[in-house]
Amino acid sequence: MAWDTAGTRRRLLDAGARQFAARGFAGTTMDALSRDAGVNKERVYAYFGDKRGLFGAVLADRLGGLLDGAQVEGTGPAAVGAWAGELFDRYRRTPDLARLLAWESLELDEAASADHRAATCRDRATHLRAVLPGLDAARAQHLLLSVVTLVTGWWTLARLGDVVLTAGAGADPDDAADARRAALVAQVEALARAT
Amino acid sequence: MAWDTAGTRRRLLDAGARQFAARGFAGTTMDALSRDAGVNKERVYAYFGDKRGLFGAVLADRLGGLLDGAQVEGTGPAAVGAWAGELFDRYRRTPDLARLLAWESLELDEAASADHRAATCRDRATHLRAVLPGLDAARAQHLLLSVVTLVTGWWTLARLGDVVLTAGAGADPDDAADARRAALVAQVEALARAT
DNA sequence: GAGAACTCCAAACGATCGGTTGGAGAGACG
DNA sequence: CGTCTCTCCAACCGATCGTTTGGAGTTCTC
Repeated sequence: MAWDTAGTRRRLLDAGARQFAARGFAGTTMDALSRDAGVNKERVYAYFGDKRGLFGAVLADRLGGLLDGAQVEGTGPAAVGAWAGELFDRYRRTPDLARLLAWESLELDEAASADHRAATCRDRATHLRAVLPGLDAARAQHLLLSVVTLVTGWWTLARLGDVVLTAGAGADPDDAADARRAALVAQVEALARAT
Repeated sequence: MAWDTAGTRRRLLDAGARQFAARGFAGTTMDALSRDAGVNKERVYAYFGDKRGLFGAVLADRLGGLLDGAQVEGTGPAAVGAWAGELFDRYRRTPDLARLLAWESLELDEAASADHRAATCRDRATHLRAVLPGLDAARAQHLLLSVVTLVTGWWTLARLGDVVLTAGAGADPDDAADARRAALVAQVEALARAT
C-alpha cells in the first residue's frame, strides 16, 4: 500500500466536517472521527496538532468559501430575494455548512479565518449597495447579516421551525423546506425593497 | 441541616441552564454541573434520571415560557417591530435562553415540550393576524418564525456577526448590540409592512 | 420513640476520553 | 543494496467521563 498524504489529510478534513457538523466539537470523539475517515487517529495529531486544531482547520476549509460563488445577479429587490434562495439551496445541498457555522458560534470565542471571511463579507455588502441604490454601508451590512441569519437559521434552529410551523404541515420535511424557501425569498425581497 | 428538595431541584435546573447554555449537552460534565449547583451529582439521577433527563427538564423549564409575556401591543407594522425589540431585550437580559434554543436544535431530534410550545406559537401567530389585517395563517407563521430566527440569531450565530459587521465596529459589544437591535426593529417593521 | 422512608454525599465503578508510543513498511538518495 | 526519513497503525496511557453504591443523617408514621 502506497502513501497518500494529501488524501489522508483530506479524508480527515471530510470526516471532521461530517462529525463536527453532526455532533459538534465536544460531542465528536477521535475514535469515531478516525473510523469515519478510515485513518488512524494518530494521524490527526501529526497533521493538525490536536482535536481543536482539526476543528479549526475544518471550519477554515468549509466556512472560508461560504459566500464564494453566491453573488447577487442583476439589480433590485427581486435579485436580492433570488440570491437568498440560492443561498438556501446551497445549504440544502450541504447542510453540514450551516451546522458548522452554528457550532463555531456556540463553541468558539472567535471566528475561524476571520480576516478572509470579513473581507468577503465587505465585498458582498458593497455589492449589495450597487444592487440597491441608496443603501448606506451600515444598513447593507445589517441586511447581509439578516439574510444569512434567516437562511442559516432554518438549519441551525430546526426545532424552532418544528414548533412554529404547524399550518399545512405535511409530514414531508422537503415540503416544509420548499415552503420556507418561498417565504424567505419573499421576505428578503421585502427587506430589500424597504431601502 | 434541614432538607430542601424543591430548592435542590431548582438549584440543579438553574445550574443545568447555565452549564448547558454555555457548553451544550455534550460539553457539560456532571462534575462541573454539580459543583455549579452546590449539590452532589448523584442528586441529578435521583431527580431527573440521567444527564439527558436533566437536559430535557432544563429545556422544558426555560423554553416553555419563551414567548410568554412578550405579546404584540397595539396594531400595525410598528407594533410588530417594537415587539421584536422587546424579544431582543429579553435575550439580552438572559442570553442563556437563546443558546439553549440553539443547543436544542443541534443536539436533539425533537423539541422539548413541543405541544405546549406549538400551542403558544399558534396563539402568537393568530394574534399577529389580528395586528396585521390581511395576513393569512401560513404567512403569519413564517413571519413569526423569521422574527424569532432573526432575534435569536444574534446570540446563536455570534461569530457570523463578528465577521459581517465591520462598519462602525466599536470595540464595545454593547454598542454592536444596540446597533443590531435598531436594525432588527426596522427590518421586522418592513417585513410586517409587506403584507 | 422506634422504625420505615427519604435526602444527601463521599467514594468508587467500568467505560471511554484525548493523546502518545514503538515499530512495521514504503519512498528517497547514495 | 544500505540507510535514512517519512507515513501509518495497533496498542497503550493517565485522566476523566456518566453513573452507581453504601451509608450517615433527617423527616414522617404510628
